[in-house]
Amino acid sequence: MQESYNHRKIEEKWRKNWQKMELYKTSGPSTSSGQADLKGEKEYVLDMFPYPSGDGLHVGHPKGYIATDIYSRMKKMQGKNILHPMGFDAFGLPAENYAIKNKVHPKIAVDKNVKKFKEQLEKIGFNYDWDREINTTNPEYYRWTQWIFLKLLEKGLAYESEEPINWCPSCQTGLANEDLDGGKCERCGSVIEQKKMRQWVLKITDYADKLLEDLEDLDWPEYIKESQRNWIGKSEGALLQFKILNDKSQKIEVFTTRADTLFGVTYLVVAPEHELIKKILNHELRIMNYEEVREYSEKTKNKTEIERTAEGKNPSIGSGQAKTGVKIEGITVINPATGDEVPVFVADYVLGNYGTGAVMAVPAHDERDFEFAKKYNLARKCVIRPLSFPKEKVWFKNWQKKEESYGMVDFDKVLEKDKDKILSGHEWHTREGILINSGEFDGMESEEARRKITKKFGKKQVKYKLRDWVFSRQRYWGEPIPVVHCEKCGVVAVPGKDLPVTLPKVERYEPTGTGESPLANIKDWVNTKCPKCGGEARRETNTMPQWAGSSWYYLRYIDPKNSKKLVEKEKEKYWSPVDVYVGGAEHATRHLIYARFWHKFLFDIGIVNYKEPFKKLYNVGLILAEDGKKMSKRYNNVVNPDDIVETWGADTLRLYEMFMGPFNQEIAWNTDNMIGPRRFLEKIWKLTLKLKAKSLEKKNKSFKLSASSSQLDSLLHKTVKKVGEDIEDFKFNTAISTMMIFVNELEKIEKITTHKKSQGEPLTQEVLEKFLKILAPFAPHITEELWERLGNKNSIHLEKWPEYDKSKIIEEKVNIVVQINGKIRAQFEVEIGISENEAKDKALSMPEIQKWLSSSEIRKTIFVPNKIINFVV
RNA sequence: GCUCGGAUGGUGGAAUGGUAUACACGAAGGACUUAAAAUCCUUUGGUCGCAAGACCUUGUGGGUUCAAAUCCCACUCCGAGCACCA
Repeated sequence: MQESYNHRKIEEKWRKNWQKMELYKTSGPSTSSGQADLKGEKEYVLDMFPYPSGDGLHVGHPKGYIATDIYSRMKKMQGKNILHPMGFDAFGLPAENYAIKNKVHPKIAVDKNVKKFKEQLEKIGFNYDWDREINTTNPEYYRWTQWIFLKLLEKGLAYESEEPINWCPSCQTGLANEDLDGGKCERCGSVIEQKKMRQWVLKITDYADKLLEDLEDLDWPEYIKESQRNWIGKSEGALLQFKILNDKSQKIEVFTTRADTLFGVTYLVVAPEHELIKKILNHELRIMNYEEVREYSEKTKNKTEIERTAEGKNPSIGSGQAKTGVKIEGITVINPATGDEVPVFVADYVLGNYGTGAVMAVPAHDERDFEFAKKYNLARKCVIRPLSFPKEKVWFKNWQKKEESYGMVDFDKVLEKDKDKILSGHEWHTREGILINSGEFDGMESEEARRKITKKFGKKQVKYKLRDWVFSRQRYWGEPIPVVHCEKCGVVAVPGKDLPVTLPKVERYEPTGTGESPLANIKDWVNTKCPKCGGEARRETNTMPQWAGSSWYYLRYIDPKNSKKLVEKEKEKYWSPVDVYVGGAEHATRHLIYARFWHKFLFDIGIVNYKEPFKKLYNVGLILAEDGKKMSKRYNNVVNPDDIVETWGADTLRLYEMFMGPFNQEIAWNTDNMIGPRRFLEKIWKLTLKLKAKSLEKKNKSFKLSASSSQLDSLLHKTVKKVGEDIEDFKFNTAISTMMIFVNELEKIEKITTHKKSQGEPLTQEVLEKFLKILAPFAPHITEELWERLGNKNSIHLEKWPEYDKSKIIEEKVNIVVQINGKIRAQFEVEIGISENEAKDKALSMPEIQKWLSSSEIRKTIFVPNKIINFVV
């Protein structure tokens, strides 16, 4: 009776042994002794560290960790020094809300959760070096988060602002733009309000260009790069000034990317928040319809940008929103190009906080302006002739007939004549083209005209959608912002030697709702001495946002215990940058932008050696629950990895998660399918034990491959090649199926030879051991056990990754497919390298082919060496 | 609305111009068993056919090519991101 595969026994045994052996201590230069041996090739493989929630892990969490584990194990076997650490991002609202609910200090909850997470991770057999574990809530860690903040402050990149910010009425804290999801709080779903309050802001916009440019060289998924580009939202345009008719000292400045349409401006629009409106309401500027304007601005004032956006998302409205606005009677501006008098409107389709808060409206060449103009019956003036015309648009077809007179077309006439057609066809277009009705610029192409018009009437200007990072939270559970407010000296940084500024114990964690954090109530803590003058001072009571600690954590892993420096320069130089970074796509415009920003800042002040923190990024696709929904306590559909490990084993879980489908694809969990990978491991188990039994029988006799199994040898080399390449590319599903094919073949050959008692051994220990090595990163426990049983003393995970022999991969025989008109009619097997003529003769001699060719004549023959011969008849 | 992905058996998926459906699950039949589980063997895209075989098939419709899941054009549906950014 053969011993059965007992995953519980094996996995527990090796977990303990590996710990004793210190198998996963980061090799080489990482030793905490500081005696760094910065030699050899390195590979820094990083997972996005988890937030240790009270619910523990579900089976979706480890998917990315399994991938990096496999990848780093292979790299280690290939002789690289590996840094593969893990830690916890534990500041933030959930721990705090838990604390409020259960009246325990968040730290206690966090420690408990971390312990649980670690236990769960441990069971899956990861190769993390836990000596390097970090925790963002550890004062020894956040000392350096605070230190970076002080550096930002020192360099003028952190400032206090009183501008209105996003305020979540439920979480009772300010939020950054990145924390919103369509006008709602990303965390709790409440509709965001705008609130004016003092807060700390980081000048991420100073890095907008660098963040944009350096995306080019990153080996990241294209869509992540694209969403960062969108988020940064750079646009190059012009600032143009429109003087006010009755008071030439006053002007309205607009931002436009289409200066080439300046001659087509028929009105101006300002946002309700615009300076001009403030002046009107203050009676600094007199207008005829004061009441109407006041009413409109009042009505729209409370509608924040966010709310308007949220309304815009209403599908019943479709693209954009029905536009409203009021003409400001009594104010007229002058088009700087034409000298025309132009009316001014106030309308909330113009955003107050983008550009100058005012736009020039060109209804003939802008969809939104067109919509507004149509509603309020405003003039249109066409100034761009498109370079090409869509065939189906009536208006342009008529136009096209008058090709010669383009530049001189009288648009009013055209409009009159073709009124019906215009109404049913195109009334405006936004494409670039050739200028018309634009005086000296007539005949120029848009690009040239834009340049020249900008130069003559205004100046170049670059704008971004990216906003500075609102960095204050009015909550307890975050890093204290390390500054004090002194009546005499103003804002004073806490000196570096006094860091960290630790969180004090409080009785109540509830937010105050007043815009002050709960810390404000701790008098002992708040009242302090000014480091500069020694006088009375108050500590800053705002804390940092959730994203602060994760914006630089990958650096701390390099030198986690250094209390003197953020990171030792030599070590940083060796290990940076992160070679492979794996995590969820939801961080595209949050963590991944913030971390890049901080990294670039740290580069500029000489702390790091590389411009970008993460060289290569892979996205892990979400694992959904069996019902196709997100795995969540709320739906009661969570699968706990502990249960799976208990029933099926960690190795089976690892294989299953990698075998489910492409790594970056979202996919539903299905416990029934666990059986496949499990059977695969059992086959290997049985085969190995069988081999071992045989070798005991034969004692010292050496084994040789039987003639029939040179094919097996070739398959082994192919398998080694394919598996290595697939791991490199994160194509774990096909790596596993390749190994399954190999094992199926092994089994088949083993069975045949057992029955036939043929000479030689098809399955030698050498073949099997090579295979176990490539399987080892996927299934570390079972391979280690079998490796030991085959008589090996050292860990399989310290073995060298097998090399493959190119010459053995080449097949000796190939199947040639015979096609007639591209349809497969026959095939034959021949030695590799058959010539076209030989193949043709062979194919034509086949009865199946003759049958098809008897009544027709071959017009052409296509031969693809070693693959196909196709006859065209 | 814009941008980017995607659509392949009963299911997850493989194949990126050259044998479509690898690998796995499920299903059906058989062996072993008192029985069941496990295991092993066989079959498994569809239609017609006793069979040999023929024809059809990668969301739909066109096209390029000796040859298309793969390239091009149009469309349908699904997913993600952005969303009045001038």
